Amino acid sequence: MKVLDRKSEILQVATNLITEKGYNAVSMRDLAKAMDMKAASLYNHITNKQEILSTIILEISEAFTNGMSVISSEKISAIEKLKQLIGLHIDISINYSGAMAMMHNDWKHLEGEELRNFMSLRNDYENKFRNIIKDGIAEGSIQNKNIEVILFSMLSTLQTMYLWYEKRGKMDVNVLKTDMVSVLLDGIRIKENSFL
Amino acid sequence: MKVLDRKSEILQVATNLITEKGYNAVSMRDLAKAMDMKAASLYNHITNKQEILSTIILEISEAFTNGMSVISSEKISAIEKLKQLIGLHIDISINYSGAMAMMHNDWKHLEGEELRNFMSLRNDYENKFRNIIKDGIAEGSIQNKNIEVILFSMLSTLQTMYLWYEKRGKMDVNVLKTDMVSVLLDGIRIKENSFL
DNA sequence: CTCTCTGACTAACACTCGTTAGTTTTTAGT
DNA sequence: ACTAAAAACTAACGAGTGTTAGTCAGAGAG
Repeated sequence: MKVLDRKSEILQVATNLITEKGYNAVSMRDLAKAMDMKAASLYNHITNKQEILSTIILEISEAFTNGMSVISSEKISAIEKLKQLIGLHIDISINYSGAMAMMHNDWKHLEGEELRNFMSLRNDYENKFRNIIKDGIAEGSIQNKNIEVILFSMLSTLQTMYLWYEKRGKMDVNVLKTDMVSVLLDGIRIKENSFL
Repeated sequence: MKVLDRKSEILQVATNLITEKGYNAVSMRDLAKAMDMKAASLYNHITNKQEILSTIILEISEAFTNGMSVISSEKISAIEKLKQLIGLHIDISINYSGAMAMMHNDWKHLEGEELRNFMSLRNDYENKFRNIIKDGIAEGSIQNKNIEVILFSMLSTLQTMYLWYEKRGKMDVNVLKTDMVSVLLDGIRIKENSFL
């Protein structure tokens, strides 16, 4: 009974190395050494180095695409959709932080069709996110500020959470979700006389 | 009358290339070709490839360090300090977007003393930022949420602004500042019955 | 026990990398 | 115009790159 086949094992180890040093700085010999084998042997399991990159990045991209697909078609308010998106990002960031790092740092090194594929997924994702915000503005539940500022202030926070979450004492996931929703939706400032 | 000496010119072209492809993916021969010269000739102006990376990253790091030093010692409220920090990030991101990208993506490839130096500057910066937030909570002007969530939701938005600002139609800087302050400090949600 | 795959190995190819040495051309000051 | 410095050049080095070809050991199936 195999717990993890050899290829998945290679992808896992590669994810760790690439997360730490970046795609170009990890050679096939580095990866082989970490797997305790010789570089040539890796090619019994993968066809080339690019495959490592594209497999990992496209897999996590699809996780976001699928999550977004479910959330955006639900019959709930824009605010409720944003809350669910925050939850989606938190869940994925915590469970696949290495792949998150690779998607964030190394997507540039994708090539050809896979690069186009990734950029298309990312574009769709951003557009659906943007549309939810637009709906919220139309509904009157979201401030009518520049939409790109709203979109990317949320997105950049969500997309770089993997960077600090692990290092800051692994806070409870539910506390993280509540505080994240609160900070992203209602900001950080206490208005003076807000109770008057 | 030299407008820009040769070394600065090389650093400028290198910044553009590295911003686009990443430090490891830009070879000295690539850089030389973009400068319309041969790789060996670059060494009349710089001592090695690392120097390019460290010069650019440490220069912009110091810009942030200096800005933070001024702002954090002013006799103004925490909220006012945060507003000024947002302005600082916007100004630097707009004027040095390439260096911002390098600091964000390629600091890992710094080595030895320069790596330690950078990490120390970054640490100091984060600590001062965190202390301003703590002051705000103590003052009663900032929500008492998890401080790391507050800190990094602001920081990650500010640090990745260079990624989208240029591509999204170069909005007016003053509008950007106002909307950014509004979104980061007061969030995006309109509270129902907030006027009652 | 034998056969067949799977997955490891060694060796090597064709390049590319950062960098140095030595030389020649171009530029600027007197 | 002459000279000295600055900045370009050619050629090459040793190390490292992704990848392929060919081989061999061992495990599971009949």
